[in-house]
Amino acid sequence: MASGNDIQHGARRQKLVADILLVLFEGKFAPGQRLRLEHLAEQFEVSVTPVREALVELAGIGVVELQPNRGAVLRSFGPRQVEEICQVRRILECEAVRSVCGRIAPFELELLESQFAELDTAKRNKRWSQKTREQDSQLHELIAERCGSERLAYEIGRYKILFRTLRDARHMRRSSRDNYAEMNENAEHLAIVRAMSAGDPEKAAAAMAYHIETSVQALIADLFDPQEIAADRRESFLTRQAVSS
Amino acid sequence: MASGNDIQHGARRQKLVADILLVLFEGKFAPGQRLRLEHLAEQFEVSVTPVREALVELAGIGVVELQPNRGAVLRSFGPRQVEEICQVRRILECEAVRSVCGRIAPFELELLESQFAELDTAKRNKRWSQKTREQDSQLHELIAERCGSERLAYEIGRYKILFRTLRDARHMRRSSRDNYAEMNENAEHLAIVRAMSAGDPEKAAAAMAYHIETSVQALIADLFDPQEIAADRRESFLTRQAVSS
DNA sequence: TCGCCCCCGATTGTATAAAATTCAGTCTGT
DNA sequence: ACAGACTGAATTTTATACAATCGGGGGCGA
Repeated sequence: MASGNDIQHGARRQKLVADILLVLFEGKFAPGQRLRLEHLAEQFEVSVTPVREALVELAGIGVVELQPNRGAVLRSFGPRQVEEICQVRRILECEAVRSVCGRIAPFELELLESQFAELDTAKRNKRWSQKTREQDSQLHELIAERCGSERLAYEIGRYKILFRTLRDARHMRRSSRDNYAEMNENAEHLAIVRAMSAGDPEKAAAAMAYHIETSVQALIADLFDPQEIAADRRESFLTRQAVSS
Repeated sequence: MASGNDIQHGARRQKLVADILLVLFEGKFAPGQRLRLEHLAEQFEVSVTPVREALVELAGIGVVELQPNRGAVLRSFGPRQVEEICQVRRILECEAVRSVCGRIAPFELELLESQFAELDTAKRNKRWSQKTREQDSQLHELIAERCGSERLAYEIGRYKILFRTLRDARHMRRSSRDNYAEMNENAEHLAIVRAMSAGDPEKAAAAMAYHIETSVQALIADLFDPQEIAADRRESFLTRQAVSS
């Protein structure tokens, strides 16, 4: 209680979840490490009750494992896990974009299309980068909201916090040079919107899948060291390999 | 504290989640109703601490909504919601069965195939029904475990509790006649296994999709009254309809 | 009738204690 | 020396009491 609590009453748990998640994704804890309640409570200057609830929520999104009477242990986190997160996101959003075809008014689609087309040919600077990110969020949220399935939208939203935090952790890492050559995201968005306009669910899903898969590798490359990635890939080769070679 | 606590220390929250979920799925609470902490604590004979955590977990699986400073309110639950749950399950498990092709040893597949084939032509009685359910669980779990993605397996497992509880609620409703003519589940299982044997991911996914979609309608028919279903369908027509008719 | 304010109930967070469980180290009997 | 039981500290889990805060509803006045 030293400094004034700047956060709202009733939002402690959510803030804790975000804070702990960021710390975890920055790699400050080792996989398999136990997260002690009082330790976390002290570190984030709250009592243990909201910490426990935050851990329950973190266990719900599969970041920690809650072992009965033994507390929370951190699940492993590496390139492989980021890939898996993106895999689930791809599955969910592809289905959403399939469902959303025919559910968005043509004039909205035209508006989106012109926005993305304009941004695709605009000059690439910091402002462009920010604008691109904003429109990316808007497109994904629109698709989730209008897909017709409340639960599917919920599940997509559940992954948003994972994604946001990954993006934040990424920015911490590569605060250095912003090479806007990163990718032509807007062209990918455009492909999605045009497929929706054409009312072609499979084409839209394919465009969405491509869009998400493309971003994964860049994300991993920024988040981890090359040696980490190589080590992970070796491990993947051993554990993920098919039995019938 | 009247009777001795028969449940283990450290498993209160999980039991609470299951218990509350069952009560909710039995329709004993109205959608939008607030779930008061002390009320639940008294009803299930525990203190409020584990109840709070259970509500966080229930919010994590999208059954209740946690409104800041206002507590938990029950989300709506009807045929539509059951369909959406099954939709997500289908998405997840179809992807899993796609990935699992080529990851299961041929001898295991042969064993499964013979088991399902045998069960498909066996006499249908109570024993048959139980055996069929067991093998259903085994098949789905095998696919989730071996799909190569720890997170995908986790998400599938997360939906298992929803499914189990739905099945339990179903049994409460139609404790009357067991008409084993319900369906030829084993034939559907057989189709999945054979597609895996053939190493055809898309065929396997299609078989899985068919298997899950088939079970949905029977589940809904048993869980709700015809008038409820009709009312829900009317509502769906209004809210889910595409904009471009 | 409409808007404002205050009060009440409920949730949220804090603090503390007791009970249960894990785990590591020690002790004992053979 | 070693296997197995025992002990005790550390930690989680549950219970309980209490302060702080938020939201809604009722009363009050214009």
